[in-house]
Amino acid sequence: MARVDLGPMNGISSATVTSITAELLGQGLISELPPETIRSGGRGRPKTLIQLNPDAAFVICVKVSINEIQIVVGDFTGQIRHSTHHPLTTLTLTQDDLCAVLEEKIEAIRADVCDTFHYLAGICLAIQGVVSPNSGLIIWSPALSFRNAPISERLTTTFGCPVLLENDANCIARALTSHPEYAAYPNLIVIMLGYGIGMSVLIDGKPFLGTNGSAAEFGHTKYEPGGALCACGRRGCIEAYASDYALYREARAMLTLPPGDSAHPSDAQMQALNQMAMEGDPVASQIYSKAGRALGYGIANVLALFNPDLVLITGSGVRGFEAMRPAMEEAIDDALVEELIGPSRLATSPWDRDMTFLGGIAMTLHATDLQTLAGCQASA
Amino acid sequence: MARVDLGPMNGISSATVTSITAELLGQGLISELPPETIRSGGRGRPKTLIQLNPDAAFVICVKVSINEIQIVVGDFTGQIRHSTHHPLTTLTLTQDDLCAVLEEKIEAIRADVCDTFHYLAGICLAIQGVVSPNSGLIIWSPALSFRNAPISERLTTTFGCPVLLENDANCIARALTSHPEYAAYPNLIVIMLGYGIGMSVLIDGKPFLGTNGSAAEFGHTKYEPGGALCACGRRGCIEAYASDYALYREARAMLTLPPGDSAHPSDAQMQALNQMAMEGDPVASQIYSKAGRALGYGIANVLALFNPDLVLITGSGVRGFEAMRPAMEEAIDDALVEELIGPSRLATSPWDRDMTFLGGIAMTLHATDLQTLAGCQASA
DNA sequence: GCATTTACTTTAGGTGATAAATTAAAGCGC
DNA sequence: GCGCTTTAATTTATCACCTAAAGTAAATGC
Repeated sequence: MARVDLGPMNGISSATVTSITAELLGQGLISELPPETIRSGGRGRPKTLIQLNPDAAFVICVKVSINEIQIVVGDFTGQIRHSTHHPLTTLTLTQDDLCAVLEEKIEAIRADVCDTFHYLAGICLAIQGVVSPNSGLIIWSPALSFRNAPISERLTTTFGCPVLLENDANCIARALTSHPEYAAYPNLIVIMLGYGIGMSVLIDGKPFLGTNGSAAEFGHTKYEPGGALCACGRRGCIEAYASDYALYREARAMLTLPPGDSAHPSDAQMQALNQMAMEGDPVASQIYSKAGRALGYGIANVLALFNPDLVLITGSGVRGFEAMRPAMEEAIDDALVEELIGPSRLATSPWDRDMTFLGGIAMTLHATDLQTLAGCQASA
Repeated sequence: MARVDLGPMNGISSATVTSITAELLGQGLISELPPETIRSGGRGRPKTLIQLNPDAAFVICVKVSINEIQIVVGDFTGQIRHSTHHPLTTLTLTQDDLCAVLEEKIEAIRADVCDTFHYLAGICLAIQGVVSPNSGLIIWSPALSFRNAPISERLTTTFGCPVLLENDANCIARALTSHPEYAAYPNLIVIMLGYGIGMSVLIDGKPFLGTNGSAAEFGHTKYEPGGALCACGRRGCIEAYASDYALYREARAMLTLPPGDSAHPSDAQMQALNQMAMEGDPVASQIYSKAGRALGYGIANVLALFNPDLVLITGSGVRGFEAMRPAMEEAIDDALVEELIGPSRLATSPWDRDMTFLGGIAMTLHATDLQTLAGCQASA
């Protein structure tokens, strides 16, 4: 990226670009690329490209899921540089146990990479469930048995850096916005199909959190009052029809599938079931159609209430989505007149496990105060 | 309001307050109150109170509803100063007809009040249905038979002032935020019960519009797929159970009610029906309970998706709300676990026909560019 | 009547962005 | 090869905006 392009892009004058980049260069946060990297082609003085200095700072992003925590290191450009995972029976942990484990694992990583990087810009905790980013509280998570845990406070004092607590769905949505194909849509809704059903709503590119972080609980909106039993304890939620556990619950009574815990179907089990539905097995197809119908009516409500540019469907369950699609589209058309569907488009996005981390790292870097970073940079 | 209080309130220094107020005083936009209006009580130099000059500018707010247009004049402090209404068969109008009528009526009002006021700050068009405030398009309205009409453009050129096109529900929500009781809730949802069912979502105090203005169509979210027929043409919408026309449709088959057009119940008819339900008539009560149940499941979805501070129920239909409430509360509890209801509260607000105007005027004044206003002020 | 309190204004200066002028580094044409 | 043109980046002088601190104004209380 050249200085001359940064001005118009950010609505500032070239003089301001010069002064800002000069300061950042002095602080070591950005660096100039050698001039031969670009063959201008045209006349005139060639552009001097500048880039973020990847080693200027790093972010540690931790994903807590059921029976596993994963920790990755991201550099200042947002790339993943290091990744580890640790099996752990998360549901038996107390709040203190979790903090202790996180502190130990994060410290080990930090010590390991502190030669490469100058500064720990922040820690991101990505977790399923209801979290309150502002107050740093884990209100509720399916991976944990305790509630209302002030988790980020303790990590902030231990590591002396900002700790960002985020819902994993919001991280994934944030990762998708860096994708040029979706960057043009300021009002984006991402629905994640998987063991449960998650959603993230981006309004003007920013995650919409609601008052205490439990907005966008699409999985627990209703398809039919008094309907199928959901993991939340209530009946008729969309999740009780279209999530992995719901699909598998329906299927295991009627089909021969790989053995295992039916309440927590394994990846192999879900793959087998998906395959059957995609290949046209009548029982499996019917189960997926029913799921698609529930999903469709749920999405119709989302379209009516949010009127987004785009609804993006992703998550591990997206591999079975094509078996749900016809019933889903039928349900949406049945539910809404054209005016209410409006310009909203529906698309799928392939699933990638690293997206949570890429989004979490991006959000942490975005929240980083350059002043503080520059200060620590100088003192290092 | 005294200068000394304005600084801390807006995060600026007292010196800045002085310079800004001096400029506004010079422009005649604000004025000082005579010192005897306040008996300080304490020691020290007494505060000099300043106020907006009510006659500095005015706003014309037009509400287009089925078979009627209403026009009010609001002063610079947001008060209603003048109000007229004109019967008109809106559904037979062409786009040009409507523009011509609006131009004629607005011009008459403008000529009438231009002695009192210095300047027309803006025109607000409040209308039911889907509008796109940014592009000035009426996408669809139940009061009009044409669609996608670029209405504000023509009025802008005719009157040479900004023309704000707004959904009437957003106006009402905006009016409620000036109410001190609700001003503390940045995430506020207002549901309007009436002939139809409208909703406005305020996120951080600002109306949430979605991509083309058709967000927050709560009335057309689903209660049961394939259920009762809605005015939109589809089945199972919340509106098809809990709106005036839905209640009346159910009731007229079973109860003796004042005569009239059953598809468009009159105020008297609805009052009679409400009364019966409130007084415990078993058939009417059951109809209202069914409506309450539909409303409750709908609100549960809204709570799960928006996680607001407060859901406020108002509109002309609020007078029958108490007959719906028990079934509604039961439905919400049945639909959502406590964690998802979160801190959201539910309340009703008495209905006042002027709210649309008060909100429309407030929004128009808020959008007014003081620079422009000051310029016109000076040249007058 | 003089100290005290509170409200408001003036002054002198800092900050951050900018337009315009200047310098830098390339290609092009003769 | 040498000026001319083009494009990029920097420097400079200035402007717009806000503020801290000092000063002025207008009341009360002893």
